[in-house]
Formats: sequence, C-alpha cells, structure tokens
Amino acid sequence: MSKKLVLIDGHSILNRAYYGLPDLTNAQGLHTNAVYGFINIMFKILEEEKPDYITVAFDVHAPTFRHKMFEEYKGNRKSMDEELRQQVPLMKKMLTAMGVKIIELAGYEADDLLGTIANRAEKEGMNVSIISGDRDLLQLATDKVLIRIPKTKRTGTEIENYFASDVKEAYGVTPKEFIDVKALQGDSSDNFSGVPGIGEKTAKTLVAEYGSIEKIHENAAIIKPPRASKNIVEYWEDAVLCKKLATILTDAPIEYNFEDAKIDSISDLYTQDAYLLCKELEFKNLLNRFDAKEESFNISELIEVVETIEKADKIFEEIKDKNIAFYLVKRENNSVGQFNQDSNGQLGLFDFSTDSKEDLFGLSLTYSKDKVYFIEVCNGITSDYLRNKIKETTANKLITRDVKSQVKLLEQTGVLNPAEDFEKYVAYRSKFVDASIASYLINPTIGEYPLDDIAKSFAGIMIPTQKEFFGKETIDDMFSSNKNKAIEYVAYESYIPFMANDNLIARLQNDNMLELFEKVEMPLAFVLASMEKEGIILDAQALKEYSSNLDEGILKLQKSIYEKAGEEFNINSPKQLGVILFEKLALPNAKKTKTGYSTSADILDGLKAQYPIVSEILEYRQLTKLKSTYADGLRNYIEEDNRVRTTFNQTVTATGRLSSTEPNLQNIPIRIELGKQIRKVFHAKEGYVFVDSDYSQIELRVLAHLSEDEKLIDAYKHGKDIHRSTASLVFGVPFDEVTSLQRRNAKAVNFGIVYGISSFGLSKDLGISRKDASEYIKNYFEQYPKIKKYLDSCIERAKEKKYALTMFNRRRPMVELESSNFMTRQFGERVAMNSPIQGTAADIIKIAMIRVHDRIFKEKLESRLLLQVHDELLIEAKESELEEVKKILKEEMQGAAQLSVDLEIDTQVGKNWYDAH
DNA sequence: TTAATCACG
DNA sequence: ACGTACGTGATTAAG
Repeated sequence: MSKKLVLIDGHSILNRAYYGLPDLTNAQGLHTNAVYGFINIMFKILEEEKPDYITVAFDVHAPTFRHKMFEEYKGNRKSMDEELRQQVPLMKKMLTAMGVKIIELAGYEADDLLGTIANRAEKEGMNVSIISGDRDLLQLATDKVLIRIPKTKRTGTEIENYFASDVKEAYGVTPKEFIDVKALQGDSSDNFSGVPGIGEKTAKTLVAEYGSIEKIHENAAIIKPPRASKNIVEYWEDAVLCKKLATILTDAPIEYNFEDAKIDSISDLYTQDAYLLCKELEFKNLLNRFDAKEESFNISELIEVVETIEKADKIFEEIKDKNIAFYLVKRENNSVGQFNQDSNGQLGLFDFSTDSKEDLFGLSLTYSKDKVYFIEVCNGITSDYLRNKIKETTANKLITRDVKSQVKLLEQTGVLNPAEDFEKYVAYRSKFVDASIASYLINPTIGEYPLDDIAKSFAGIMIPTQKEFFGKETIDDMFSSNKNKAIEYVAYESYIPFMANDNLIARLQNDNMLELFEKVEMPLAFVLASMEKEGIILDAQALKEYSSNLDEGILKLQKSIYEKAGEEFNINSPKQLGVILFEKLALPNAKKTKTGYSTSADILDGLKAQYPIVSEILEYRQLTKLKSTYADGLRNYIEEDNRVRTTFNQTVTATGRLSSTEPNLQNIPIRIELGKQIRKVFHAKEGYVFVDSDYSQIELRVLAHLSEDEKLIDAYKHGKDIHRSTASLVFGVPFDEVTSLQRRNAKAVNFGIVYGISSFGLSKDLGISRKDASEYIKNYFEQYPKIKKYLDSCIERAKEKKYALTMFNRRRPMVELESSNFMTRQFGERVAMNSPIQGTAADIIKIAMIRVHDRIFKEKLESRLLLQVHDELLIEAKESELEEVKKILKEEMQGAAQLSVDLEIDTQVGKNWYDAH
C-alpha cells in the first residue's frame, strides 16, 4: 500500500486558528489560542488520516524570493498582530517537542516548500494531503495530492477536500489553469491587481476556453468582452508577471529526507516534552491525550482513613515542627442551616435547627509527600476533637486553602478567643499559609483559584476539576453515595496545598511579596473571618415598611408611564423601553447598543427636561432598584439573630481591593437621599453605637506621595480644600475666587487623574466638549508636572516589567500594553496609571483593618469591626468604649502608612449607619 | 448564560 | 481613525 504524507502550511493554519478562536492566555499571560487551535486541527487530521509522514512548513521572516517580487505590490500587506507573532516561536517549540518535522528556507515561501515536497512525494508514489487555509494551493492538487482547507464552524471544524477533479468541478478549471485565472483576476489579499477589466467570471470563462493566458493572448483579437481583448494586450507584461507571482514553485532547493518526517503512530507525538509544554500553556483538554504517557498520579494509594481515636492521637503526636497541611471538611446541610420559604415562595428566616451535633465529616491532613490521612468524625472522634488538635498542634506552618472558611470552622465553638491571650493568638495566626491567597497575589487577574489550577501551576500535578469530580452532586451527596470517592477529593484539599507550598513561597519571595503575604493578607483573612461572623443587624420590619412605601410610588409611576406611552409594556426591559421611546415616541438622540437602543441613565438624563415620561422612567428605575436589590434583596439574608452576614472576598479584584457578596454590603445607597434612608435599618445592638471612619481622599493623597509633586503635597500640608486648590491652579484664578462650577470641574479632573485620564472620559463626565476637556488636562499637567511625570513613568515601568506595582509591592500583571488593538492598549495605559494608586490605597486600609482589629483585642474591648467599604471602616462600639474606639480608629488608620502627606479620617457616631455616615 | 443597567468606592 | 474613564456585585430580561 502506498505511503501517506501530511503537509501543513504552518503560518496559514496558525493564522486560521488565531482568528477562529477567542483570545486565550495562560497564567503567565502568554497568548495561546493560535497554538491551541493549530494542534487541534493537526490532531483531527492525523487521527483521520493516520499518515506515515508529517511535515510543517513555515515562511522565513526574511524577505523571500517571491515576496521580494511582490514587494512593490504588497506595500500595504497587513503586519501580523503581536498576539499572533508571539505564538509563532511557541508553535515551533511545540512541534519540535512533539518530534514533528519543520521545514523552512530563506528565500522561499512555505507554499513553495509544500509544492516541492508534494511533488517529490508524488513521484515516490505517495499519497499527499496538504493542509492550508489558502486557496492558492489548489493549483497543487492532482489525483494523488489532496488539498484540505479547514473551516472553523460553530459545529466544529469542517474540512473542504480537493483533488484535481474537485477543483475542476468547483471552479470549472484545472489546478494548473487555476494559476492563470488568478493571474488575470488578481488577488486582493496578496495585493496584485491582475489584468484590469477582468474579474473572476471573465477570467474563468477565458481560461476554461483557451487553457492559459498565453493562448488567450494569442487569440486576443477574437476574445470577448472587448475590454478584455484590449487589456490583455495592453497589460500583457503585468499578466505574465502576475502568473509568475501566482505560480507556486515545485522545485525549491530544499534538503529534505522523508525518514526525518516519519511517525509510526500518532502516540509518538505525545512526548514528555510536549506534555510539559501543554501543561505550561494550560491546554487542559489536550493533556487528556497524554494520559497513557503520564506516570499516573493516583491519590487513593496515598490515603489512609483513620477511624479510631488512638490512631488519630498517634498521628497528631508524630507532628513536631513539621509543616502540615489540613482541611476541615464541613457538612453543608447541618452546619449552615437553611432558609424557610413562606407561602409566596419568598425566602424567609434562617433555620439553624440541625439533626446532628457534628458539623464536620472529618479532617484531611498531609505532612509528607507520600501520605494523606483522612481522620473521620466517628467512634469518639468528634468535630471539636479535630478542631482542638489543629489549634494545639506544634507544627511550624499550617497550610490550607481558603483559610477564612477554615478559621471560621475552627472558631465555631469559640475555643480560641483572641481576647484571652492576644500574644498566643498572634503566634497562632502567623502559622497559617493559604495557597489560594498566595496564588492570588502571584496573579490577581484571574479571580478564582480552584484546587486543580493550584495543583497544575504550583505542584505540577493534574487533578480533576471540582465539577469533573462531583458533577451535580454536593459533597454531602457523595459522602453518602460514594464515600471513598468523596474522601479522594478531600484528600487533595490538604495534599495539593502541601505539595504546592514550597513553590508558592519561593514565587512570592522572588516577586518581593512575601511580606505583603505574611504581614497583610494572611492576618487580614482572620480579621475578615471575625467580621463575617459578627454580621450586622438589619431591621426586617423597617425594611418591609420601606419596601411597601416604594410600592406606592412604583405603581403610580408605572400607571403614568403607561398612559404617556399609550400602551402597557415591561418598563424593566431595555429592549421594550427602547422601542417605545425611540420608535413609538420618536425621541431624539437614540444610541444603539448591540441589542437595540441604549436606555441608560446618561442618555435619558439629556432627555428628561423635555420629556416628562423620561424623568418618570428614571425615577421608576431608582425605585425598583431600591426595592429589588436593597429592600427585598437584603431581607432574604437576615438570619434569626436579626443579623446579615456578608462574605468578603479576598481573591477577586485585580487591584487588591476586597469585594463583598451575598449580600454585597459595599454598595448600599448613599448618594441619593431616598436610597440613603435604607441605612437607617442597619443599626447597632443594644448598648452599642456605630462608629464610622473614612479616609479623606486617600487616593489623591497616595498620588501626592507617589508622585512627590510639591504643589499637591503642599496643598495637603496646609489643609487646603484640594479641589478648590486644583481649580485655582488649573483655571488660573485666585483661591478665594474659585466658583462652585470651577471647583466641581476640578474635582472631576482629580477623579479622572486617578482613573488614568482621557479627554473623552472627562468630557463625558462633565458634559463639556472634548476640546475643553483636553485643555483642562493640559493645564492640570502644566501645573502639576511631577504628576504627569509620575503617570508616564507608571506606563513605562508597566511596559518594561509587564506588571504594575503598589507601594507595598502588590503586583498586577499587565498584558494589555502589548496588544495590537489600540483600544486595548489605551485601556492598559489607564490601568497602569490607576492600579498603583487604587492598589496602594487598598493596601493601606487592609493594614489599618489589622491594626484596628488587633488593638481592639489587645485592649480586651467588646467593640467589633463589622464592615469595610474600600476607604471606610464601620465598628459596632460598646457605648462605654466609644472614646477609646474613636482613638483607636484615628491612631491605627492614620498610622497604617507613612506618606509624605498625613492620612486624615472623618469619623462619625450614630445609632444607625445613616446617622454614622 | 449574557447583556444592560445601576448601586457603591 | 480608532471609541474609552478605574474597581466591584445584584437584578432583570431574554436567548
């Protein structure tokens, strides 16, 4: 049987894959989509054809012979995207790792090499498949050489196949004649124009009839249409050149030995090197193909289930000052309780009733690389026994994942009270290492750090994702349906952090973030655990009344809007609303979004003065927002002790800020009075008051410090109104004569500076022309030259280092700055300016939180930190401790960082959050 | 699940 | 000529 050769047009397929797939990047920010797509196409072909030989041809970047001839024609050939360019060497590396033969030759395009090798192979009696996205290659088709063009469709990759007969059938000309067609017709992508007046159709007809441009030329006198007849003579020299350009060489002087391209089976490609590279590039799906090659890692061989207290005791005794990794496995159903539903299906109060005294399934414990213990809650091994053993252990480090949840489980019964022995608490706290927080610091732009990612990136171990492992089952389900499998997964929970630890710490050290990790993020997790456990009182009754009051207004507005619209529709649907406003009522200034008209507040704002229906819609939106998100939304989170407990997420934001979910207590209304009223339902418990402190303009102060701009520093040192001071400088008026409009504009400029200013953004915010906005910015930078210099340096440094940096060495990887897309690059520049400022402010308040929290415990106070809202801390303070708490907030918030300007805070006290802010 | 909108710093 | 302010999360509609 004849042998089979697969030839791949490297750049063409890489290009196809690049444009056919969404942008993919790995944790290091390498773009990988083209490589990924290429490999998928290649394996699909290989599996289908099972060839004996495989070779990939690439263009050489130096100008090639044919390319040189094109040069004058190809002046505007589009340069390759940076994201794609980066992937060319990566692709070659991957192919080399897989042992796939690569050919390239200076002076020749990949086409020429493909043509040449195909020609030689055919002469040796082989069958050849050429894989390319480029139809020019159709000229190479014969009855032994198959041209295959992959098309990426929604349903997957489909491939068009052409032997010589198929070319004839599809295009009406033979492969050789195909060249002549192209010579006449020209090629816009290669940018040569062919013979004027001859397009696709005429070219095909003529070539089909006469067979070549030479024959057409000979018969020029009699061919139709007349303009073709005339032009073929007039532009004959061009036509000849075009034919030469369009002809793919089949005799390039390439050294090539078929034996070098030989593969015995597809599995030859699954090498260890390729495996490691796929792992580095995070090609998860591809890794499955390597299963056979991979030395299989099977955790079940390492697991020992411990079911007696004697054995458990012995294990804990063995631990001296080793590192251990642990993970307490919670019973979801029992420990959390559940919401009751009322007759309307509304979620109501929280039910804490539970059948079992035990809230844990057990403890997953690792302290060496070849053993994982699962100590099960049974036979006298209680949940509290496990908690106490962890708390009392003399281990050096306590490695875990999601330390905040683990700490909350450990403190369930309040065994370790920081107030009892503060020093002991701090020593205990400093032992913890959280693998997810470490991963977050190393790359904060991912937002989630599942165990399988940590395993892959830092322990070099492939494990299933949680979803792959559990599917739709919960851990509780699995413990009852397939206990061994459940134990297998929770074994990973301690084993992976244990195995990843050294790499994580080394990486943090290498990136100068070990101090940030140990002194800020890890202690902060304990502070957050305490805050989450405390919760905050919400008055459900008051909330209900507030909601009913909103209902009245909403109904009224709804009725009036329907009347003015002349029909009933869903006001909440931007789609329906857009049609009513901009089609039925024909309002001006319609702006399109992807799906219809934009009905956002900034569009509607411009129309509300002329159209009463618009202001009613805006008001309706306000009221329904307040009702659904806040009045009714918050009510569902009230637990039976009247408190709401948010979750603070420490590993989501790219800048280092916290976020708050379920419910989000960082976006409670304040800007509009009606919304602000909601804060009255957040109140302090009996005998306590709220003390609320917020940093005054922390981001601008951070900017003053980082930029060392004397004028800004000076203004703060003299306690000047900063926006007025900016207005005075930017608009060139004496400080005392600044108008309120000037001050407002200056304030917007100051905000803009922090966001990474653009004239467009500023003009939109202020409703002024872009020209005026540019003028403001220009003046600003003239007055504050060091700020300009500083912001420029942020971009420069980010470009050089590929990350932005805060004062406390927090990093934000920056991939946008290298983008080929203008918009993305601009965004990258704004981010490079904003991240150090927003991030440093985030660092400072985190430090402040730890200091405040620790002072409270050191002084054995009963006041507690409840909430953080980016630049604000809310404390529930015992009335008798009020003065001390105010003192603590002032000292610890102001002392959190030493800047060249003082950190100032504003503090207010009140029985509820409305009065305290 | 995604897009649009709007609440906060 | 491009088409944007930085960082979040919840709700709703609609595919």
